[in-house]
Amino acid sequence: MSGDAQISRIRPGRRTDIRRENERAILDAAEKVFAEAGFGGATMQLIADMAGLPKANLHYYFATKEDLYRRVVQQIFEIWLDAASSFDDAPGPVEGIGAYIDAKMDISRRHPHGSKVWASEVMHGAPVIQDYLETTLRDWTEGRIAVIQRWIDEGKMRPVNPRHLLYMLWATTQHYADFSHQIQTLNGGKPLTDRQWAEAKASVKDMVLRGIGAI
Amino acid sequence: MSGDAQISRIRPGRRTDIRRENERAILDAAEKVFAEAGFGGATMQLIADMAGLPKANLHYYFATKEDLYRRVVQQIFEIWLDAASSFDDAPGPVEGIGAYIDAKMDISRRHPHGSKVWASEVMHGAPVIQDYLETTLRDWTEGRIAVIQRWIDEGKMRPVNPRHLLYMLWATTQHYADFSHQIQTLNGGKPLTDRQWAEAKASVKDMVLRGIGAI
DNA sequence: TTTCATCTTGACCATACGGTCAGGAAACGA
DNA sequence: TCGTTTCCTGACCGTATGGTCAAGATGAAA
Repeated sequence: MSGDAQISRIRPGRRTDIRRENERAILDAAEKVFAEAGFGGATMQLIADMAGLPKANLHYYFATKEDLYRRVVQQIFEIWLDAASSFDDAPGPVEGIGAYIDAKMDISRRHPHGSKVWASEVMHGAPVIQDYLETTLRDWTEGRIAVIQRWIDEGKMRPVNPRHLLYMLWATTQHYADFSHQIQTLNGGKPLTDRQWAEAKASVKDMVLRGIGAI
Repeated sequence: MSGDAQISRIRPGRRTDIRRENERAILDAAEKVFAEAGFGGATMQLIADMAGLPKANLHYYFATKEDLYRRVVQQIFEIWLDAASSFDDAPGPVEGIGAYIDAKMDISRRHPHGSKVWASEVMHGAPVIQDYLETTLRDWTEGRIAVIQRWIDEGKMRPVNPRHLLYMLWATTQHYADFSHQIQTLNGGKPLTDRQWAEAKASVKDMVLRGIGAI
């Protein structure tokens, strides 16, 4: 666990805000702790300390550790899906896939913890979000495959396998979040700068879009 | 945890073999349990059951859970490094990177558990193998960047950023191991067939090698 | 056969963890 | 001001886990 202090948290007076703010603080702390320690390694005490609340208070807002974890994972899943809109209403792969890579790379930078929790959940067999994989994600995937196939049919890109293209997009963009520690180590121990993030985005877009013959 | 039975284990009579076989059975079981449950979620009892040995016997061969985990991670790291040889002695990117993708994809298929343990270790900040990242992996990376740069200088591929190319190779190939559960779900719940694995390898090689202008 | 090192294992222990609860404090509406 | 709901929290509990240990079984060397 890193040595940084607890999540910033304000203490509003209004009743409804109390609940909202405390749940927010707990979810933020939980996301970070679950990402850094895994579900099994995370403890309610650690999350409580980072949220700046006594442990018993967590159980007032979230019945069990599993409930809290489920909420964290669902939250991440929705962020993933929001990035999907980049695909829609795009005239071709350069705009659609280019925007999707931009969006996913931004998420990797802004929500690295969430991405790790998602990766960990899937690696452990998706015990909590298996139904999401089988419904929402599958539908989303089929829809995008159809879009990509249409672009191929229209001659806007080479006839690559759309499914493996999607896997490459997910893998490459999420790698910058999930393996951020390794990347930072190979970057002299320093986090990527704004310029380096821009370079990463440009490199990924360049290699992918050329790889599929869109440019 | 999946419901499959314990790791196959033979019971040799010879003294030296006893140690070797038991360590092998324990390491195999540990790799699987650590991959499926994470370090914190794994229990020595679970590993012992899967190895077909009493828990106390694990502690005879491996002093602590950390020791056992460290051995598992080191084992995986060496497998990664062996695949590096694909890069060496290649006349150009088509052969070198093509062979590297082949090797990494084969590892993803044959050692999915190891890949997951590695991913989990890095995601949690590499508490056990940080020194490997800073020495062996960094050196290896710098060496391959130099090779790629040479290929670029010789006009054998486009001038892409070699570092981000390596990240894309790692991300894409390891995705098929780390996210195998998600891939299987999106494949109708069935593991990829031989034919599908071949298709995956071909797709990755095609997109990457075209992306870097090697073909 | 005897001796010795290696291997095996059930029983046990201290600790840490998720979760509970009762009693009090604070906010809100009337 | 008063009553009610919501929020807060220290103290506590049962369980599961990593690890220990001492006594016994087994194989190899003499």
